Amino acid sequence: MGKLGLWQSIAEMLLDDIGQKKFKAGEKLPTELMLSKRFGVNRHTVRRALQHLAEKGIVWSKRGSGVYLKAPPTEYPIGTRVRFSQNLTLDGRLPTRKTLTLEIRAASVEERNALNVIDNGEVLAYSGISFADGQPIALFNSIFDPLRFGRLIERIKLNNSVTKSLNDCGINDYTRAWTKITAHLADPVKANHLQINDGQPLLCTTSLNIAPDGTPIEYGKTFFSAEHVVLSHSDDLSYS
Amino acid sequence: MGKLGLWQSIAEMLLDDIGQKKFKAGEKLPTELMLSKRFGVNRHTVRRALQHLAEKGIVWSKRGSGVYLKAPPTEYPIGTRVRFSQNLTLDGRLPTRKTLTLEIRAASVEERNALNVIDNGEVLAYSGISFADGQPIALFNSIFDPLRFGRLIERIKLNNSVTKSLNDCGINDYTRAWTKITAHLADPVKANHLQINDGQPLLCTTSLNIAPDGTPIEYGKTFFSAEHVVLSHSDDLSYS
DNA sequence: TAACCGTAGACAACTAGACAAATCTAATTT
DNA sequence: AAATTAGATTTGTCTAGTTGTCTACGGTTA
Repeated sequence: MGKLGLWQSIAEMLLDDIGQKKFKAGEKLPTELMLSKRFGVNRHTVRRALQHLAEKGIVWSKRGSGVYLKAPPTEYPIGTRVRFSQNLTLDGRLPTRKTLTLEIRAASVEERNALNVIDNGEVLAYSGISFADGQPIALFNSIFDPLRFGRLIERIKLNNSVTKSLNDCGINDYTRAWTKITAHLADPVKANHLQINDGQPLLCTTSLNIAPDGTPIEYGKTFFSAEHVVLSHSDDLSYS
Repeated sequence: MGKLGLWQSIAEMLLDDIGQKKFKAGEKLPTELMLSKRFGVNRHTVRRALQHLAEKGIVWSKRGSGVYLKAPPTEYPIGTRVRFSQNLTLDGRLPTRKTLTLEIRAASVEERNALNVIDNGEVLAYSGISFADGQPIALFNSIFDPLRFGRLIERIKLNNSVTKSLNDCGINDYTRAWTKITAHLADPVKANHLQINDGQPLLCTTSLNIAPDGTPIEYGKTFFSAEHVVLSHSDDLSYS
């Protein structure tokens, strides 16, 4: 029975409150000042407790704004058929997206190699943030052939769904040719987008989607917040 | 009757100062550093003297803050009519309260059983600290039916008196149906609120107040500092 | 010698306050 | 209606002061 420090018991009480669903996922906790009054301690002691919860990946604090409860990690399937909305809906989450860029721009060497059909040197780039139940879980970056999918820009603006927009461009099916998985550290910009701390780990998938005839369609690079996402892979049976 | 140790004579000198009312109740004593210089001894020697006074329940020390003089114990009546303000006023004390939480939140199983009128699953919870002459004597936690007493929140904020606030909600009288008394040990947070040492005993009363028609009104759990409170029970004659 | 008392110092835990940086809110202006 | 601005709020960081805990050391006493 080791003695509990003050901040440790406060951390436990906060965990109790969280366990009793006193705070909703993604919701803001009371401010440090309010908590310090409630527990009758100095703000620094509350901060110590919150820091502990943050290290355990339970809360996330944003300077000037507040401390927020994180949502439990989302399971994200990786297979020959990857569909963002479908994946999350199956996991019981509400999937949403936020567009960051949607434009035609010069291709990088890496992109040119992946989508080898391109002769012009330009690509259609679509990047944004993916959310599950309002919690940002990934930064995606999709590259398309602008000659083949020029109409995609307006379609995506309307649909907010890649699968559906591709369908409007005559692609009624596609599969994932390959996926590479790596890990990186979040830079400040990515961290801010994903609402995690700078330097936290990211799961990065680089992938290529192809049409049934084998022609490349979408070259994508996605950064998943490792705190919020578990990538899972298993053989696809349901679509065979 | 051998010689007095150094720390014992220092303790006696401090007791003299207290007896001569050089320090007010609840007031902070000089720091250990100041006392050690004043008496020309090591800080540890002063600490031993203070420790002795703390064991006798005369002072209370708060880490990082200082050593404080305690107020003498309060007698607190328990009967069919329990009114916080009245009780202490009768004892010649100035009763005050400090609110810690005042909110509508999910009910625990225990609370739901006590106030069986609740169907929604939510309760109005009011918790805080009770003081007598500025000395914290109890942590209270009152549960009300939010459907029936939703207006209570604003009333309590104005009145700072439960009896009066209930009056504003149409309850002009209530009595205590039952009271259960148990004893617990103070966890660090409770100890801090009550200005006692971690692990000190607490008197805990669990009680139900009902309206004249028998409907439950308030389910309360109160932790009294055993050092500062003596619970007393006798038949109510004055109100019959 | 062994036990006890007081000294001495170092570090941890908590308080207290101040200020900076980021954010939020609401009023004002365009 | 949209953008801007100013003030208030909130978290991050820093310095300083106070009590709690631990180890070590020397002198006195049984």
